[in-house]
Order: sequence, then structure tokens, then C-alpha cells
Amino acid sequence: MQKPNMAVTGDETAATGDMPTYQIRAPTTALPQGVVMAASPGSLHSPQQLAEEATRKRELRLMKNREAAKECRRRKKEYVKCLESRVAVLEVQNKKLIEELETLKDICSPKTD
DNA sequence: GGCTTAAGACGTCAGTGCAA
DNA sequence: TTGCACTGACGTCTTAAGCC
Repeated sequence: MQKPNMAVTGDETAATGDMPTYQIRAPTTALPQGVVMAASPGSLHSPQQLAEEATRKRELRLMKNREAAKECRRRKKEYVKCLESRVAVLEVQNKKLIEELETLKDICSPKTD
């Protein structure tokens, strides 16, 4: 049993405004190996042939979606890794700036004794 | 060794955006 | 309008780690 899905928001860009790497859409025209193109609709006759065609279309769609999901997950992992390394860089940068600020405070503040 | 549990990977469904 | 790619959400399975 599946629950109704939430709307897709694509809010990953909220922080930076950049297109997340895992959302960049590359054209994927190549079919997976072993996929046979459909017969032309005009060549279908019996209800059984129609049913077979529907089944074949569904299997093709599932196979494509399966591959798309794998690729989507791979891109998302890459994107998260990229964000994590950026966080690490920014934390170092922030620490240095805080240290610099403290140094300047020491230099500029009047002596109290 | 058998158990519980958390984490990760996977397949599927459903909703969205876009090009033709 | 339609077909398709993309992706969030969900359920299931597998595996590793911790506990008894």
C-alpha cells in the first residue's frame, strides 16, 4: 500500500541558487541492451496482441525508470558529497576569519592598565 | 548462534517540468 | 496536449554491528 506522494519541490537550490549537479538533465536516448522497439500500432490485431503490447510497454517503462532511479541516486550522492566538502572548506575559512578578527580586536583595543 | 536495529540499495509509483 | 525524463516517497531486502 502506497501513501499519496508529496509534490516535488526541487528546493535543493535554495541555499545557493545553483543547479544541483544531480538535477542536471542529460539527454538519454540510448535504450538499454536487450530492448526491442515496439511493433507499429497498425500491425496489432487481436486483443491478445494488444495485451502483449501493453505488457511489453510496461516492462520497458519499468526498466527505463529503474535505470533512471539508479542514475538519480548516484547523482544525488555526488551532490551531497560535494556539499559536504564545501561545508568543510567554509568551516576552515570561518575559523580563520574569527581568529583574524580576534587578532585585530587585540591590536585595536585600548590598554586598560 | 539468534535477535534486534540502523543504514544503504533497490524497484516501483506518482507527480512535475519540459520539449515537440 | 502528449510523451518522456527526473525525482520524492514508500515498502522491501540485505548487511553489518551490537547485545544477550
